[in-house]
Amino acid sequence: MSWQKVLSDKGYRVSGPRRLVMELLAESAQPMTPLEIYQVLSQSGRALGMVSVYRALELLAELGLVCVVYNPNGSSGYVAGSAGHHHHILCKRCHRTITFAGSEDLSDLIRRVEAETNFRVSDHLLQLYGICPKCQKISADPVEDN
Amino acid sequence: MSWQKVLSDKGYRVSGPRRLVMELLAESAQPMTPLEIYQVLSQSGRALGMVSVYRALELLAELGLVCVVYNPNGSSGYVAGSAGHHHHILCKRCHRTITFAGSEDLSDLIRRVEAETNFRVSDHLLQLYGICPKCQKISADPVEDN
DNA sequence: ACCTTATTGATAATATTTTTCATTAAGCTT
DNA sequence: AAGCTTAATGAAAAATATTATCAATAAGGT
Repeated sequence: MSWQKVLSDKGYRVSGPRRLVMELLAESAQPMTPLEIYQVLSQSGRALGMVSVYRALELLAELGLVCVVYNPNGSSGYVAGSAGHHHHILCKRCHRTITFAGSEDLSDLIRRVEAETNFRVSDHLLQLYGICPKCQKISADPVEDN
Repeated sequence: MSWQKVLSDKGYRVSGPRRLVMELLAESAQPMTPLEIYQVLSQSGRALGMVSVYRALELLAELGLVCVVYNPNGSSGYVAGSAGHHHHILCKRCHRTITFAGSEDLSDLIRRVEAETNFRVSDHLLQLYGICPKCQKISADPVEDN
């Protein structure tokens, strides 16, 4: 289902700022912060308010159309979200982020932890960090911003 | 190894603010934000500057003595960190957070994702969310702040 | 008890996020 | 296609959060 349809089915309008933010994130290989999104869009002529970026992200995240991802250093950013249960893997060097399908791989772990802790687990956050194929080729530049 | 020893072995001093922050987090069942830490400590007479809280957290996190955990809603906080590879499980109702040992449970998943994506995975972020034993008993209060 | 210097804390400077509210435009209804 | 209704925007201000500066303090060695 298209993101436009998700919005309108929920009674939200497909407005200019929402479209700009959504399309920019869909094109971007890297997670972006609200400020980065604002700057890129502003500079490319598409004027919109910083506030709208925040509001668009908030709504799109709530609807699952974008996701927050966390960098190992603690900073975070937004990426366009695909449907269904999935997780993200981030390149520590270039920050390229892609999605991988969630699976049952965690169920053993979750069962174990439930038994150990008596928590009842309903949800989880999983992200992998590593080096993407492109950066593996570009041998060893010391880009220390992981 | 005690956190005091970790600090001094690295050439850092075991100062008042660092002790206060570390001990508070060690006692707390819930993750705390810098502001919360500052407020609790200030109100209990132990005066220290907000700035020192930030600096202490930054250093303690760098040394692995405290960890950042993420709430499902996007907010984050600090918890005292145990040694070794571990993850956290958070109660969505009361925010109680405990640690569970990391294991090899993810290795199959990681291998699969490496094969699928050609990333080389070196690290990961994993947190579980659920309901803690205490909150399971307190049947169903609708505390909608997950 | 003294010295050296890492660390603190008050203040100021930045940066980030949220609120407010008059104006604009999305999308339904003719 | 023009008009209407109201969700959504954007500019500005307010509120929060974080970082930088630097003189004063205190941790830990001698």
